Amino acid sequence: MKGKETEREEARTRPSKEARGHLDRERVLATAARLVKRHGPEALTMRALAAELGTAVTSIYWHVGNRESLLDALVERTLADLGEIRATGRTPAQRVASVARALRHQLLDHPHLVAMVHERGLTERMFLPAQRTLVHEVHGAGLRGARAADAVRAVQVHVVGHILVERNRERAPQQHPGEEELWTARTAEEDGALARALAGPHDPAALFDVSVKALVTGLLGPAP
Amino acid sequence: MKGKETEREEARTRPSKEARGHLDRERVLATAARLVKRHGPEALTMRALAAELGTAVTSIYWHVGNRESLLDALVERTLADLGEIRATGRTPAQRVASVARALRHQLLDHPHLVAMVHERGLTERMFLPAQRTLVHEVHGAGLRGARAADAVRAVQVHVVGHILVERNRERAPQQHPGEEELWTARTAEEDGALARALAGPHDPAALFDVSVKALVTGLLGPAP
DNA sequence: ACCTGAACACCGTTCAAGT
DNA sequence: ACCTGAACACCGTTCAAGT
Repeated sequence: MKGKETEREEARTRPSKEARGHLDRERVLATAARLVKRHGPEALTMRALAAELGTAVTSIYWHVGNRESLLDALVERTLADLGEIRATGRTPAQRVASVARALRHQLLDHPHLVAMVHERGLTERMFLPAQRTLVHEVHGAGLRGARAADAVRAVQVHVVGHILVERNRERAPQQHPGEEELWTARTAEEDGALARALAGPHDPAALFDVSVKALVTGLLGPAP
Repeated sequence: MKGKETEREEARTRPSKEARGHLDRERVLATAARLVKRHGPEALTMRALAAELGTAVTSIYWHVGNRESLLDALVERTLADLGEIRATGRTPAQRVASVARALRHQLLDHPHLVAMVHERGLTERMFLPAQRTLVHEVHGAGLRGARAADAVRAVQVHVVGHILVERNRERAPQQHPGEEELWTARTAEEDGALARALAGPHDPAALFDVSVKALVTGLLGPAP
């Protein structure tokens, strides 16, 4: 169901709480990754990590420097594990859109990654692998030079932007006034269906689909 | 050069450091806003704020509750001050795109606002005023019902997403390998112009323009 | 080479005590 | 009604001292 867990297994077989044995960079990173995965990056305090490792807080510093570089290493590792993006579909527009969708799903699989990457200013770097695929597909669509570069970057920004907003929405508190109470047929210029759509629940996947199709259509369409 | 500073002036005429006098919610908020504007929200500690106000740290709590609700109030106030968005241009596509651009500029004028709103999950609320304008313009373009709602939301997400990514890029450290060293004619499938464009400096405004035009074209174009 | 506890300089927040 | 300092429970980090 998760795929490619190879040597991660051995770490999980021995009991985690009291697993002291010897401490090394690998064990620190693995344990930290587990904590982040379960409770989010803000829950990763040096003291909590030390408790989980069964060592003194200060021992961690010897292996990973400090908290900041520990998180850097975690992000680095996750990025390296992401795996390639492949395009599917027949038409150029379909193929470009498929890359965007694949990218989105990859990031949704790592709930905390986007925020951590964002905070570290690594957003660009995160997309370098996918950029090559995008370049290829945009070429396949017949775009060249600066216009091709614009298309690649536009799709990139669109995907990250969408995910950032989407994750944000999930944890957003109920707002007053929110879309629900704001939009009635009267406020929506008598367009009842629009009012219902704006007041109703969000479907991020559907919205992503619509907007990415529109964007790609516009990008690959006739030059201005 | 900055516009609309009315009663803000009086606060600046008296010396800020030692301005004690009586403390009230208004003065706490104003001083906090000044600190955030100058050094960012992370620099707003209760102790620093107390020092600036010339009071004990704990006095602040009586007026604003705690740090979190203080920041909430600041965000609230800034949002309320934003002012309306008006569309310009002749064609429907131009008018919708102009709303997106106006929104972007409004947010760029408040460097810390987007991040603060993002952290608080208020992204949606931030856009409620602009939503009405968007609904009107999308109607003007002939869209109705669910399709109109999709268009409105797609533009919204696009603008915030773009700004989040853009602000992120500004503070991003130099990356290795970055786009500069990755893209040569050889890696770019012999498209030298594309390689130069991807390796060269970013122009966020231009990219925003291109992508928003493409998105709007796609959204207002013939239904799928 | 690795691990430790004590100590430091920060946080936000609570609370009893003042006026 | 408002302001205060002392105290608490957290942080990340440094460092001299241990083995």
